[in-house]
Amino acid sequence: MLSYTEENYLKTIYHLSEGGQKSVLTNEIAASLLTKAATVTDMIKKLSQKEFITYEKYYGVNVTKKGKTHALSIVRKHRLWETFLVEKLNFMWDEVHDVAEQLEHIQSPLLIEKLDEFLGYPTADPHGHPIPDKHGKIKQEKQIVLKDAIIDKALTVCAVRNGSSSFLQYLSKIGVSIGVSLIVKERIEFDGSLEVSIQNKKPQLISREAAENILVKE
Amino acid sequence: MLSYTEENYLKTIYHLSEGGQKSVLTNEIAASLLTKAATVTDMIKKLSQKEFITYEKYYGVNVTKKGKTHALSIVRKHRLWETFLVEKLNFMWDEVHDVAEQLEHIQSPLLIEKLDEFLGYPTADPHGHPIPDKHGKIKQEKQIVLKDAIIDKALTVCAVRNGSSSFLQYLSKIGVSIGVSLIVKERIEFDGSLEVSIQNKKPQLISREAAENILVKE
DNA sequence: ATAAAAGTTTAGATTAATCTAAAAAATATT
DNA sequence: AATATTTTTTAGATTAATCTAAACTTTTAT
Repeated sequence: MLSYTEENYLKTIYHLSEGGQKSVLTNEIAASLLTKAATVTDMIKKLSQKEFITYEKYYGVNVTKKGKTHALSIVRKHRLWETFLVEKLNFMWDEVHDVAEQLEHIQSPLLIEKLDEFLGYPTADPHGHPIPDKHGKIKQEKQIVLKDAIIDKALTVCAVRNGSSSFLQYLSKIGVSIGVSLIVKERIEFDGSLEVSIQNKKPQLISREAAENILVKE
Repeated sequence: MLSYTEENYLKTIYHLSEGGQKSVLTNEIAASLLTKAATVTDMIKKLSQKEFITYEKYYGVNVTKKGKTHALSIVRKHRLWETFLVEKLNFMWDEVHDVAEQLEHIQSPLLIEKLDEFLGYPTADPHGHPIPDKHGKIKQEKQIVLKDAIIDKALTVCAVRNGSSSFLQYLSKIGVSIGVSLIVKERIEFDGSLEVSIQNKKPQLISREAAENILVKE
């Protein structure tokens, strides 16, 4: 059984290790959790002692099979709760993160089973992130970063990379949400911004920064 | 802001102080929380320092106005979550307590507002206990302990005093749940057990012990 | 009314999570 | 390659929550 704090460390390490296969460094974890490197060193000793991660002094951390399983169950809970908050309680998609951070630590397998059923076994949360099933399996569809999308091709928004309120509110303002159709009309060489038609309306400019945080499928 | 642990102490002290107007004693709190008197002493010093309770050495504890307000908000959360679990997620009424003990500590006034709305502003939880409104107001109907009920009078079950699984499962078995109609047909002097007709069916015996834990209204 | 019993508090430790400052190791620079 | 810089770890403290054992109050019983 992991404490609330240990779960937060494990989840953070798991997210930092996603994608890349390099070890996760002490300072990256400290930065993510807004804590100090010394604290992180203590915690990773504890987590490696419990075999959720492996740890080589000065070289960083890797998540074990056991650790990944546990991390995925936390991610599953987080995303199911976010879905509940938006679909059932009418939260805005930028209001759910902090509450889900708390709810993800509730210990009750039965609760999660029943919540999943109540929500109709969703496969993605309100930000388009995949929800692992109860065995930890993720149904991942091929996603393209909007920045790299081909010109004049019909696209559908399937996820956002950044869950910050300011970004999500900006997206809402320009009419971008999960499932919306986009067509990139032009790429501005100078600053990497894009002219994009949203739901077939007249094209508008989206900055490179924003386009790096929007994921689409064909 | 109270910690998870402080909230549990405050809630327990509040419940122990309900009904009686006597001070709550250290050992009662320790027994309720399955902890030691020395630990309780430390904690009540902290809570009285924060003015949620008043405390006179060796004579026990009383909940302040501020403490009552906070305790009621925890009780409100607990009972709203229990209602959610039973009404929306199809939990059995004997399965909800432990999960609600965790959920009651989630910090988000918006969440509770929205949950309350989603549930249709319920005034009682699945065990018949009143749910304080957002101002801490409790809609209390006059309740009678079944043991003391008048013979041959039509009654409706409105609450149970004891939330243990074993008791709730027993009640389910004999067909007693909130809202069910009862008529006490006879009181056995010897052991205080009652002959009760449940939903107008043929009377059956209910022990004094059980009858002390069932609340009814006329 | 005094002694015994029961209940409560204090003192001193322990564990988890955190911090700062100093030491050690790895990486980058000249 | 030697030195400087950055990163990480270790050492030593601190706070919250808990415990046991000893000391102190209050209550009960003789």
